[in-house]
Amino acid sequence: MNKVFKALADPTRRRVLELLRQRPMTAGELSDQFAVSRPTMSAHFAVLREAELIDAHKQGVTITYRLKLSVLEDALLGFSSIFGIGVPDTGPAPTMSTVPAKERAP
Amino acid sequence: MNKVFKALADPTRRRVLELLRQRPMTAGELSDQFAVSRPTMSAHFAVLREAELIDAHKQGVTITYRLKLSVLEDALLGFSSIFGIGVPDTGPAPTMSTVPAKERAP
DNA sequence: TCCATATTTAGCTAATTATCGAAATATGGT
DNA sequence: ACCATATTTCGATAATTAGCTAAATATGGA
Repeated sequence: MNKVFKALADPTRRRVLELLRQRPMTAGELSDQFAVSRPTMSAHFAVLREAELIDAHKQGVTITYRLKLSVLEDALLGFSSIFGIGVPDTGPAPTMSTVPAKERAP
Repeated sequence: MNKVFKALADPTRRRVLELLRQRPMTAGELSDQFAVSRPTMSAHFAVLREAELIDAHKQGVTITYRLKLSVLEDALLGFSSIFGIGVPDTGPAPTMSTVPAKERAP
């Protein structure tokens, strides 16, 4: 949870997630959208991967990154629900530590 | 928007917001909940205020901080909507005025 | 095997951040 | 006027972060 919010604190990383929302993209494709060097982008990818907001798979020499929407969703909904944001106020107020990972349909 | 996410990146600040969800509290009251010095807490308050996530008003020698829920709400819902993360809109979203600081006598 | 390509790792610097103790400021009470 | 209290500001430091270039790694093709 903390790693997710840390990852979201940087606008470049938020934009990466936004791009990946449309479709999985390679590291190079993503890097082309930003005015920073590839090593810098690589570091951003590492932060997002560490937070499990994206995952990577290698096909030959390229690496394709994909958004793990469920992780983002869990963090945002979990945090929002603490404040009663966006959800009807049913039951006791959850805290950050008691908010369980949301069950996802298979 | 960026300032809000930067503010949310720190767990102490997230916890402050969570405490303020229940009721407005003074700087001292809030500081007592954490194992860091008062100057450090004061700096956290400044970051939250800069992001407009809280506001302050002074009564005598004490300063009471209050959550500005609508700002948090706008940021979270705004960002979530980019990803189509469904916050089921059942009825009006809660605002500051619907989450009173203190329960009034019926 | 050698070369080009995609990406990461290494090593560095500059900027930002979290933290502290000490001092300053503001207020209310005696 | 003086003192105690609540809080912030100041000044310093250590840790983290974002950024760079150069070098390393891995893969596929000629």
